[in-house]
Amino acid sequence: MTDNERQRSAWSQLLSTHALTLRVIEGKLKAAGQPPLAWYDLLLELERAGGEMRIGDLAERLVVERYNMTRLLDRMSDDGLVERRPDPTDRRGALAVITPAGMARRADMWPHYRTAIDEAFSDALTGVEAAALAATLRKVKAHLKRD
Amino acid sequence: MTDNERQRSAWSQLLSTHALTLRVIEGKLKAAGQPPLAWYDLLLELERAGGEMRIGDLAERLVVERYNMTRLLDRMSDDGLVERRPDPTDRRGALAVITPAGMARRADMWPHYRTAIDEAFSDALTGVEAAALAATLRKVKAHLKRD
DNA sequence: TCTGTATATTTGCACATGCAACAATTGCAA
DNA sequence: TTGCAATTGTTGCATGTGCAAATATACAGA
Repeated sequence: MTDNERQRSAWSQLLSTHALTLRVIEGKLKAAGQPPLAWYDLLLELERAGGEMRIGDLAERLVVERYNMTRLLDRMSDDGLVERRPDPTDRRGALAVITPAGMARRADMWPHYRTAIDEAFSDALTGVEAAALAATLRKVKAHLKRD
Repeated sequence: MTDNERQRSAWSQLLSTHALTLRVIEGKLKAAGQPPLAWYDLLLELERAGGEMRIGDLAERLVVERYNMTRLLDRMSDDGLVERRPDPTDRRGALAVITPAGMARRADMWPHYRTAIDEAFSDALTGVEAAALAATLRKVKAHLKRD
């Protein structure tokens, strides 16, 4: 097997592992009456950023298309979890701002999400393997972003 | 960092690396006027199985919901790449069968797909790293399938 | 300053996906 | 054997996503 073949095989595994794991984890969230994963990620990202972020930055950070971020924010603000606020420094843009209800929702989701992740991975990987996996994936991302 | 934290971090990286890589690779296929990735995977799976497979088995193998497999096959058979045939051994079921045009299309797609994968990964990972990545992901899948 | 070009976000429309229900068929258990 | 639950594949409807165009604003150069 050449190096390229090994890389293609890794890509193939990445695709199917992602699909399978996502199906399991999303299924558990839904069964627990929780919102989709993407909501959690968005709320977490906003909290980490101190509560607000430019919509485009949020889209880039979460690897979501801008127009899909627009609509994700529409749905979440229908639920009162985020608000839009004009950006004072650039009137083209808008800020997505997490609300108190948004912070509460993220906190509610976490134990369900955490349990789902832990069930999917524990006993599958040792800590060392998991750390190596994370590091390797980070290298792939870093390479792609350089282009 | 505990082992569970390492695993959660790996999951987070898996999500974002998947999203980013898929975006890049699908983008290149589309730019080259090629069909989506899922078509390639389906055609390849059929060829590997000797040309035909039960629809449900195909769905399970490709980690796609059954009803989405129904529709994927609809689209691909509109393009003449696959056909449906009743399964002689179980009259509830149906076989998906690859056509000569389907085999030709897969062959056409491969160089584009291959180039896209190679550009995404080469220089990012050594052969050893890629092999370790594939092996680790396989373990995760094996664990999930045990449930 | 004025003009043209680039950027940020949104939207209309087509297409894809999830969910729940349906028809056809199988297989097990009484 | 009969009857009932489980399985296979499909479909209607609601929801989500991709693409291209529209709107508003910023910025760079003449």
